[in-house]
Amino acid sequence: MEALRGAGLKATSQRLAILRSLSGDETHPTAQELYERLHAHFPTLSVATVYNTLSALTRMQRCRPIELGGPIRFDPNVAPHDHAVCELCGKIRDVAAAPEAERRRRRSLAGFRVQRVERIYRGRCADCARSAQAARQ
Amino acid sequence: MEALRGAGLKATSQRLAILRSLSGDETHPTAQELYERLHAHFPTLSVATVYNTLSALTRMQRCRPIELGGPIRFDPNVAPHDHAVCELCGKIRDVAAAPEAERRRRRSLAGFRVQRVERIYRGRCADCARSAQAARQ
DNA sequence: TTCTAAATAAGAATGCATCTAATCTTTGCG
DNA sequence: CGCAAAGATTAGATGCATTCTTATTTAGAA
Repeated sequence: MEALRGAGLKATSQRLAILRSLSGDETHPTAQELYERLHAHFPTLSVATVYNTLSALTRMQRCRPIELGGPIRFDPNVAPHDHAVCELCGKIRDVAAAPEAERRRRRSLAGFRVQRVERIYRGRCADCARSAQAARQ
Repeated sequence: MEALRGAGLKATSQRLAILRSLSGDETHPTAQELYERLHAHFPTLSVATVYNTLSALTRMQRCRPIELGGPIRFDPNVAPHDHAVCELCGKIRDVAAAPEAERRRRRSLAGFRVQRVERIYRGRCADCARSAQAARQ
């Protein structure tokens, strides 16, 4: 709330609504999804505002865009962590950041200065693994 | 060449040209880039054919799509490996696959069955790191 | 050579994201 | 409080990347 003002931005109702809707959301929504969700209660909202606000929030470090192929998703969890993506249902889960040992790897890329490492675990979530197995019987 | 026939596909000149242009290419081209490159020598080629062929080649395991944000790129190197992306010039470099120790991590994601792990190293390539430093002086 | 299934070409259609220009709002100030 | 100026919002246009559609062409088998 004052986070916006602190960043020198005006605290508009649109921005507050988007921020409120995203924070605590663990589904990693796309801009479209946020737009649709909010549009019901806020009929004049436009997609451009959603995109603008999301990039402002990203600049302020209040969320982080995640690119996994397909539309960009947004994660309100800005602490370092990785993602697990289900190949079947597409759900995305946060995963604890890789351990320190793994980070040391960044030194080994001769010449290339690694700034951050993204890790994407692709596979099957518990639900889908279960139903795929059920279908096989 | 017979790879196509072996997969039950017709060996058209378009497919051969695309396959030839992609194999050994370390620049990770997009479909558009391949199209433009080939279009000069093959004026009737259409983008749809490039996309179709690339997905056929992907199915045959002769290349692999890499999604890093922006247009999809294609890598003729199908051996397991990771990628380093320069934030400044956008160049993508192949990087040796993470060591075995790191792979064991796939067990630790309760419930989630990891099939593969993608790692993206983001930072600055040697050239850009050098010129950024030069500019700073 | 002829036939058929498969592939290609060209452009339309779709989806995501950004841009544009006109119209509002917030907010600082008198 | 009321105003002005800067900044935000809106709606729609625009720009890419990708997929789809349909008519035409071609590879490869008989």
